[in-house]
Amino acid sequence: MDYIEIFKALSNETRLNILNWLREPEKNFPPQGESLSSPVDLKGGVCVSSIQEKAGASQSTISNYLDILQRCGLLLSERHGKWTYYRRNEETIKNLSDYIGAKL
Amino acid sequence: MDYIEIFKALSNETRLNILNWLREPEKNFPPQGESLSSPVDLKGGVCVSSIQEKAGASQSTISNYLDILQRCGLLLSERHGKWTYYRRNEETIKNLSDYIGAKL
DNA sequence: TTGACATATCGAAAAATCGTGATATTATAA
DNA sequence: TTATAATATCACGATTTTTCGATATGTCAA
Repeated sequence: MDYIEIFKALSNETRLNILNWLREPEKNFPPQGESLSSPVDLKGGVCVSSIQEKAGASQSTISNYLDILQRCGLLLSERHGKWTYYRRNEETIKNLSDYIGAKL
Repeated sequence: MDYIEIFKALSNETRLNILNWLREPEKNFPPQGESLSSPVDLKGGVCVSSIQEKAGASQSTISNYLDILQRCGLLLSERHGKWTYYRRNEETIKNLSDYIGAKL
């Protein structure tokens, strides 16, 4: 658990937003377009393009952000077909909360 | 409460160490030199030079670090004579802990 | 197999951060 | 008032981060 890397990952407004949005995926990523099927799937995971659209940054930037959040353990990712679904890693977040409450 | 600035401040090992050391000032900054008087004073505040010596970075670096930690609210400072005493701002730290536990 | 789509990676320019030594400021003591 | 000590600020080069467009990779459907 590399807290420095975690704090670096949290030092960016868009990345903080992504973490917050993923607390309630169905609310923050509602169905869109013709099909009206929800982009939320696989234990609350959301695909990159949905997050990109909401965040309003470029595709490569968001892909990079999600990678940063995943490498430090704040997000989990799972690829299914063309899509990579990202969701929160509550275990790390709980651990971080405990660290700040007790040891920071 | 600017969480981005707080996380930036926490994204550095030495600054994290300083925050940790200041949890127990008497333990981490014991009396030294001839006089054997404690450098800890004023509600657990510790002066810059004591922190600098323990951290092992340059004076300007540590002064800058303490300023960063103070500007985002993690530390409080009080000048008395030649010395500036820094101590933890438990209010901000508690607030941060609550934020991470409930809203992150 | 080819075309189209979703995502990842690459390369680069701009901006921010890091850490330092030099210098300025402030306060005390002689 | 002057020397000295503690701290703050400045200027700088080095490194890292940011963000992007371009391109590569992987996957499915026709």
